[in-house]
Amino acid sequence: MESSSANWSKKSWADLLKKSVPEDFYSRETLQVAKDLLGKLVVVRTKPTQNWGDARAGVTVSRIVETEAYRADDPASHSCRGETPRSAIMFGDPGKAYIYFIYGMYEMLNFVTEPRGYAGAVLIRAVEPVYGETLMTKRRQSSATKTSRTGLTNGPGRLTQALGIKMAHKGESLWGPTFYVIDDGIRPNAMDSSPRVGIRVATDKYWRFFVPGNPYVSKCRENSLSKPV
DNA sequence: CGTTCGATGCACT
DNA sequence: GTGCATCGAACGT
Repeated sequence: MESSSANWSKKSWADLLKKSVPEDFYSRETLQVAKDLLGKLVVVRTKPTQNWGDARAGVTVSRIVETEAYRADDPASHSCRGETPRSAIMFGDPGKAYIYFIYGMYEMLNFVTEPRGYAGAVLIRAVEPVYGETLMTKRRQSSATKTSRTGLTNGPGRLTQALGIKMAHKGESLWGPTFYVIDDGIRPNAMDSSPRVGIRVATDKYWRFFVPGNPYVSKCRENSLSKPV
């Protein structure tokens, strides 16, 4: 899959943002949404007031290369025991950002799926930078982890840091003003699946999806178990 | 670090 | 017995 930054950068922002995927994209079966999100662009626009100094606010664009599906009937999902204060958003309207904080360090970015009343979400596990790499590097440099180029965004905790995503963004819409998910017509040329990372249940479910060979896909044990979709 | 759950204790009826 | 508040431990997409 190519970055094709030349393709979109010639268009105005307005034209780009018009290509946001519609609500009925998210209002579907979570596994299908997780697969279809591969190749989509994520635009994130943060303001100086949102935790960052001026130097760390701004716009990034990146392409999704790795996702995981989490369903209501799924013991690995935060929604599996019904609604709690934290998981309530997964039962609500699709097309919103579900962000949670884990291990005392990492924000995780998810998109809410399924119609209202049915819980589901897709975890964004890795993206490929398309625009704003300098800004991403600035945000990542304060981290204890020194990064290679791919280390900018090749994992769920790293990409939220690089894109400036915080818990304060939980519940925000995927039609702005912070998040936009764009279909620019580019499709991955292949898709693999594997067990999901970091869970101890439902390990027989191949609900992690990624673009094989893409350097920004996270490196983990599960890669050796992957198979084509 | 934040969330959740089970154990515990207390008020109330 | 029921229900609610509080606490601590475990664990985490």
